Amino acid sequence: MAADGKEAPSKAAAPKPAMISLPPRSDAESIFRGGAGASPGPMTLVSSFFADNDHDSDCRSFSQLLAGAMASPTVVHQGGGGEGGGGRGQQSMFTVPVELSPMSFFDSTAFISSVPGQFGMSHQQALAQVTSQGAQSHLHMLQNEYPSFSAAASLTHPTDSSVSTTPPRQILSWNGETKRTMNESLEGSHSEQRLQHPSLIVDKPAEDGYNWRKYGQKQVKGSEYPRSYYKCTHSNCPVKKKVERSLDGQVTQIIYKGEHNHLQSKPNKRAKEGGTFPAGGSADFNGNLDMIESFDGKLSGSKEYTSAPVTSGQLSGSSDEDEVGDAEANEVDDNEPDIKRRNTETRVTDQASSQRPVTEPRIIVQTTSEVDILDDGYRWRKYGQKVVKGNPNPRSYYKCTTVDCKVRKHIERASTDPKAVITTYEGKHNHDVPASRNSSHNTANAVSSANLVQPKPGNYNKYNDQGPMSIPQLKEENHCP
DNA sequence: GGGCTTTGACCGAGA
DNA sequence: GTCTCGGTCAAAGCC
Repeated sequence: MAADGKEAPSKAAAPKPAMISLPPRSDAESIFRGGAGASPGPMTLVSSFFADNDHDSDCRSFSQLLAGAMASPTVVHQGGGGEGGGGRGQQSMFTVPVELSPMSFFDSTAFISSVPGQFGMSHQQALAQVTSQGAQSHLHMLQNEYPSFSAAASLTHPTDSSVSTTPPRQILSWNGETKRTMNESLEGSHSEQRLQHPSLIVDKPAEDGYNWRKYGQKQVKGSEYPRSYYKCTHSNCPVKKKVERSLDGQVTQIIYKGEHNHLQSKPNKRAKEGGTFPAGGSADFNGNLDMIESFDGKLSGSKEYTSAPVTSGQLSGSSDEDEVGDAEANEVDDNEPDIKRRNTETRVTDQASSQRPVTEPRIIVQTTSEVDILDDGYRWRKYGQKVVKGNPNPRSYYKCTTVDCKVRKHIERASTDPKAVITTYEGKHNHDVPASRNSSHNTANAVSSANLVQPKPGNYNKYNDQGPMSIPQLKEENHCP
């Protein structure tokens, strides 16, 4: 019987606006230099800056914050010392739309370039363009925003060209408008950047260079989609991943667990989902993520980390995680230990289809109490809780109490800081915010005043006309105390 | 024939 | 103690 044994299931009234501060640059740089350091995933990164909130009161642009997040040296890592330290009295909330995770920044530009017209080409082709452009442009953006980043980036990608030449991950967005908005949000005014539903279409999860064997599938209660369980087929490799797909086959979420104790498999025979990328693809395929992954690898050391949902980009083509570090694997000697894959749990959530009435998984990372998290104006009923292996803090499941409303909310806490959580919304509310809560909602959700723009009735976009939850938005405001 | 997928059953943890 | 649910097992079948 499996040596791995059964795995434990993985798993407000906001008084004042959150203040997200940028970690000292030295930290950022250290990330990339930190030898066997920890490898914070998006979530980790985001969380990390909350931990520093109290230390830095400077107003930062969203880009800076993100850059900081990326550079921030860990927070959520198993067995780690309590670096998190978030929520020291002050509530900090940061809503990270699926497409806006740190990793996604490398792809945001892709949104712009992969617009209409791309439908005339294959996903692979479109993605190839999109990805390479996105990665490169984001790299530049980050470099401009955060000088130290360039150095960091260069560690994994000696040259930009290495990035641009990287084969694409499968990344598709709904349309140009979305991408445009995304772009504006990222590169536009720093005073306020709002993401208007940057949704993505992920063709399929994927080929990340590793071989996976599906060992189970379940219809998860809280989800309308079935969840598939995969194991890395490499002998003795403990890595597993959970993939949730919508009925039409679109991946809605991918969660990785464990760390590969081997290098990527060579392109292989079976190019099915979960398999490796067809010849030639595996190695390069991860290039982009590679860069991203490199963060993980370098920073790592964490046994487990949860990343904020990543852009479809990440999901895409490959699914995954794998990407993370794949490129590197390609570049390094095959005999070299893969120090890059330290993360044990990476979550990749994505908007699946532009066609289906979507659920917009949103990630909210905040350092506050669960009570605060729940106080978003809607009424929730806790229907489950699980402790994820490696994370002493439970992940709680909530359902909207309104009849017929199927919106769910999952709250996952950082192992090192119970107050640092990731809230994932699934589904769309088919009703208004309960009247009784409306009044307090405004204040309670100061969360919103900080960064989160809680979707409200009427605030729908053309992609989601059914409810608030369908519109992940991120609003940035530079708050100067 | 090996590797992978499918799928119902089982198990453990939490409520 | 019972129920619910996520995760895993393992037989059967497919490629």
